[in-house]
Amino acid sequence: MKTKLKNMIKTAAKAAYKAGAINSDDFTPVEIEEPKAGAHGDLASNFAMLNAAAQKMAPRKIAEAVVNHLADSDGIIDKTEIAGPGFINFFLNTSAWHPVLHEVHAQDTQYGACNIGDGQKIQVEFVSANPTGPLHVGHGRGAVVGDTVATILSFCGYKVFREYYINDSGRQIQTLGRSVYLRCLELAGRDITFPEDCYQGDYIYDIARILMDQSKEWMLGAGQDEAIAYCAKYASEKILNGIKDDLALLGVDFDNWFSEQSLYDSGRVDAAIKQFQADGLIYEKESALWFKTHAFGDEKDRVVVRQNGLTTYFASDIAYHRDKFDRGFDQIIDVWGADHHGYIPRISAAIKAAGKNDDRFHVILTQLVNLLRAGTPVAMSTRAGQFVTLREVIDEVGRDAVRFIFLTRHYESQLDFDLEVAKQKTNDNPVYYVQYVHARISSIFKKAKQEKNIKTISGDAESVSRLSEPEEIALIKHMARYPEVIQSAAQWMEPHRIAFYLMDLAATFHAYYNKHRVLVNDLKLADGRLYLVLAVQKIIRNGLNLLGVSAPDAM
RNA sequence: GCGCCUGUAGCUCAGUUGGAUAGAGCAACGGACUUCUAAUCCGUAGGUCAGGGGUUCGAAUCCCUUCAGGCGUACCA
Repeated sequence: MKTKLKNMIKTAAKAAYKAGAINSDDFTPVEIEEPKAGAHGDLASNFAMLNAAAQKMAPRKIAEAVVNHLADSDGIIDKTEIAGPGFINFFLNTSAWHPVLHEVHAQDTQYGACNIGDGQKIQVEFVSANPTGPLHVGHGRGAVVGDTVATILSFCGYKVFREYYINDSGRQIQTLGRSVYLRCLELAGRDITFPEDCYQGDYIYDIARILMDQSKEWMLGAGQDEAIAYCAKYASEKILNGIKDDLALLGVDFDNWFSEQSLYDSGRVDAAIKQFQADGLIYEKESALWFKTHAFGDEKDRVVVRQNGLTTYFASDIAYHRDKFDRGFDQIIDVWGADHHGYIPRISAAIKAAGKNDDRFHVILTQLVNLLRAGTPVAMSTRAGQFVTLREVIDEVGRDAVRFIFLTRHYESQLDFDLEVAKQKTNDNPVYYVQYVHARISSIFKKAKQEKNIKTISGDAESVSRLSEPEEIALIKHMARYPEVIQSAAQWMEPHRIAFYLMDLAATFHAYYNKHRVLVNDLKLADGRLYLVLAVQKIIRNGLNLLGVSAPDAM
């Protein structure tokens, strides 16, 4: 509808120029928007104001000229008004909106899809939590946001690849092994002191118990280094499997689980360092190796190999991001917790240093999640090992609600996640509000079939033309907006736009449902209304699918 | 100190990338179920868009500044 009007304005402006009614044929692109106030029409354009300077004319004069040259070949415009400083307001026929319904039905599951990705290969890396402990709600947010962004991008023409980067090498894995080993000794009755920098959580005991059951003799007999290495390997695999289970429970799946250790094993970290050294981008100072990130916009240079000869996390990250580009991705997206934001400049720097444009690298930072229960904060101390795991939250609240809550805020704002609120099946918890629309419509169709013996819907010209109630037109107008919501969600990588759209559409539907009956005795009207609500249901289903939330037929 | 994020109704949050009279849910108050699911709807009330300057036809939105909260500022990850 908007594009239709845009074209009409463009041609009208050209015609006005030819007729000498305006001074220039150099126009800014036409913008159309939906006025908030109904009195300002169905759609409006600020075309005249934007072009006032170039035309050297008063906006209202320009608007007048454009309106006088409008050619409404399809007869969709009821009337136009020039208002305020120079808005052109369009009031459309109700029949102008009816074709939207046919589009929804014809495109069905593909309604709203677009091709802004144009087949570009895009990698979304997300969660990537260290396999040293269970996931918590913060990881859950990153998981849901990353997964949903990926789904939306793929719906909009990108070839999407989901990846989880496993930090399965280095000091923290070593620490994990040490933690488990010490707990093993403790279980065997040895006198130990458990260091503060070790992992304190109870899950360490759980793993230690399993190891002691399986191979107590070996564990106590083996050399310490050997035993710790074994514990590290066993524990990290065990924890990673738990992470995989938790994510599966959330409906999150990956195309690839990428091992950090594999970068070392295949020599890609060394190769990257050597390459950058050869390029003069890595230098030695105070017996450490430094990367010249400062020259590429970072605050200062960063160490890649420490004095003690060990590589830093940054070193493998350089190799990792280089590898991503080597694998042919046009764009790479990292989803990180906001506490890592300081890391962006150095990764960008490394990418620029490698000769890639850092436009192709984008970081989504999800802000932290405060877990509450009935308004009071739940203690979340990772150090003390006391925290509520993601698994517990999913078990208590349910996957749909968890996902929807994460998706009903912009990921850049902090989020209060209240377990009690999340469990409520009221409008405090809008996932049910949206799902209820789907269930209600299913119920209408069940009734139509069983009690009215209506088996098919024609949606023909006559029945659709009967849709003229304001609430019906409001619904159709709303549905017409869906494709642009999807596109903007993809473009800005902001899934919450879809969640809010769905809540809005749901509200419009519930209002309609309460005011009008679908299964009326007038069969033509009933047919038109069934055609209408089925379209609503399709959009609700499509939208919820994109968000990874189920669309139930009954609640 | 410096950098990033945030600040909108009592609470939780939107706000179409600069548009007209700033919106929704919850909470409060008053209404609507013999009719397709009341997990719903209708109405009332609620605002110095943190404060102050600026940019222009027009600012919650852009720029500067002050304040408040969070996070980050390692040869940790």
